Amino acid sequence: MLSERQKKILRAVVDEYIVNAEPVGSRTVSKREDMGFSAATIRNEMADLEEMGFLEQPHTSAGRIPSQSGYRYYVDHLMVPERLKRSDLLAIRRLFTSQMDALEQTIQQTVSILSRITNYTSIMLGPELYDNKLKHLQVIPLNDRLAVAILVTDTGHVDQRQITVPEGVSLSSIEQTVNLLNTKLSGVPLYRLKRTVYKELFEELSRHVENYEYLLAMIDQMLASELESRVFTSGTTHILNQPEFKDVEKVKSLMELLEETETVTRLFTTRDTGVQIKIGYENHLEAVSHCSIVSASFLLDGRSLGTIGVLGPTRMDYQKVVSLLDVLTRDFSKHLRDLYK
Amino acid sequence: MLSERQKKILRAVVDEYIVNAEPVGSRTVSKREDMGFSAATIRNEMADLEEMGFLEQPHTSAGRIPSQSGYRYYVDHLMVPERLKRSDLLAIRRLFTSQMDALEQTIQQTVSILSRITNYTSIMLGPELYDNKLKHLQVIPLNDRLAVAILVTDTGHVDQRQITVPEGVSLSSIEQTVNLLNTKLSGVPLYRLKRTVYKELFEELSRHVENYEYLLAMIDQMLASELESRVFTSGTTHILNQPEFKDVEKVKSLMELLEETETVTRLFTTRDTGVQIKIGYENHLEAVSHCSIVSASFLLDGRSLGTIGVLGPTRMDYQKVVSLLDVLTRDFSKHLRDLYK
DNA sequence: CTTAGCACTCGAGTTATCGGAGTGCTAACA
DNA sequence: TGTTAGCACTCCGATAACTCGAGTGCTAAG
Repeated sequence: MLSERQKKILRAVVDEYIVNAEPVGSRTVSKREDMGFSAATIRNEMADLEEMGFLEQPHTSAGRIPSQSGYRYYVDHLMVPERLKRSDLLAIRRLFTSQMDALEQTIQQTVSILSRITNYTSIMLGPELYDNKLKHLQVIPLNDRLAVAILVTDTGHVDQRQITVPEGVSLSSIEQTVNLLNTKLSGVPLYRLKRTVYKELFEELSRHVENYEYLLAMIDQMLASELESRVFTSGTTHILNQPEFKDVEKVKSLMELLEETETVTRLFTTRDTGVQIKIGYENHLEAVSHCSIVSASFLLDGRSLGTIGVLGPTRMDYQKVVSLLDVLTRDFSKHLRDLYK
Repeated sequence: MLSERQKKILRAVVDEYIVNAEPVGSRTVSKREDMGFSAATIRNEMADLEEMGFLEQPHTSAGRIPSQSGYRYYVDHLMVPERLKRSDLLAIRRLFTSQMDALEQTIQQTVSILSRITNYTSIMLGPELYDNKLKHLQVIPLNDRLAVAILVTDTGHVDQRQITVPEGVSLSSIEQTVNLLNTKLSGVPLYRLKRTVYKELFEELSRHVENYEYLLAMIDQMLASELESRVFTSGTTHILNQPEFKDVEKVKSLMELLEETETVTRLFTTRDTGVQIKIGYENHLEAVSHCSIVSASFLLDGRSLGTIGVLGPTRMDYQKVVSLLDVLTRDFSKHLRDLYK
């Protein structure tokens, strides 16, 4: 257990280091407002804090920097979510009150504003579609062998796929069948679509079309791409401003990581509600061992629909990011509610 | 006019520098196969080549590196497009002979393979849609006030947009009108769509719907987004491997540039047919003053539909990139032809 | 328990040193 | 006249030596 003074000092060190990215010395700390102890006292305490593992020294006779546990303690017990700037708050509100755009556009704007305010790379996963309900299914022929299949969900998401009709199948028969599917499947959630088709429509279908397997495969494919996670990114270049990324190698490994959808999804997905913070090695990945990821889910009816988050150096402005994400997920959840109800 | 020997030497210097990224000395050149002159002779010639502006010295008593004009001369007169590796050629062929995917997917794969083979960042613009013909227009209502508008072209491109129906307009009237538009406008090229609507359908429309301006505006919006240039990128991180980008600042300015669709479009667009090479300052942009851009258009019926290109350091493997782009644009053009005819 | 004082440490930044690759020039040679 | 060997010279880049100062830990006094 830390004494009040130790907390105060740890807090000061982290705050200072977040701003300046340089080891913090005892003198610097002692000079802060309402600190009220001499450098020597601070030094003793700092030595203790180091022994406890909250601070570390890059080398003897340098100041201290927070260790990973130091950040963890700070994040768990010391920091106070920052009051957002009016202008930032306004910009966010405007995002969601402006005339409703297509969802994808709103998402892109959201991610973009988040990265602009924080100056970190920001990422959004989802929103997940798999309990969206089918609204409309349609095949539009382009020529004898080519057609476009379109799927619309009740939330207005559209997926399309070009299909080549194999020899021996007529486009008209496919159209016919799709029309049937369209009326029968309307309102069925996507995740149940496949099952419904197989179980309830199998018989009927085999009466209607000579080559129904083909159709089923097509629907399968569309669903697969529909349900796979979608990643939106913004502000990738911001990390280049951080002094911890003056080394090109680090930049490279991070950039490469950001291009792997799957890894990004894994890193950012959060099970809990509320803002989640993962610091350094807590991410279990070498490339982000000097990064922190702050993320939060947005909800619809208490269900997590997707995640929005920020990637930055462990020396991150947690106070700002946390309150920002808090507001953003709230507003985005509300936006989704407005949009779909 | 350069003597044969000078050409041979310039060629050797460029070739060597492209591989090693280090100033090339006279000894190195003289030791190359079928050079057959002593270092001293080479030195004299190199001094001349420098005077003519084709080579430069980073400092006295270092080897020579090609100047921008050096590269220009090399590209215009010296290089011999390289025979592609069988495996690369095969990979490309497979791209286009595999079962036809949606165009967007093929594009992404094309760009991706280009960057993988070259190890440079590669980019594709287009394909332009504006002489695509309208195939299908449809509005799918989601609820009382929200709907999705879908536009399909004869090439299978799908654009969709969520629309909010304003007070005082009924969704059914909009659907009705869109049906009318759908039959009347089918087969009209996109770039003539607007004019056609205004000129030929104005009267008819105003009879059918109380609030047709709204619809027109919607179509306008869709077209706008339809016609704006589309940029596909791959292998952004490859530039990080180039020694000329060990400095983070350069990386940053380039990355930021790559995020500006408009600039990228401007840089890569080529008027001419065939492969175009722009070296360093020929791009008229500080951020790419140490880069070369090699790009080529792909054609349908002799018309340029889009561009595919590569961004790398001026010290680029032009011989490889040029022949690669040559094959790629040919094959892609052919693919488009197959797809749409 | 706190703090002033002080010797000590160590890295960052600067300057000095050194080796070697590469040049330009000269003179000899074909 | 063109080519080449030889050689003195240049200059970069890597390495070592040096200095400076911020910051520490320890001690002893308040």
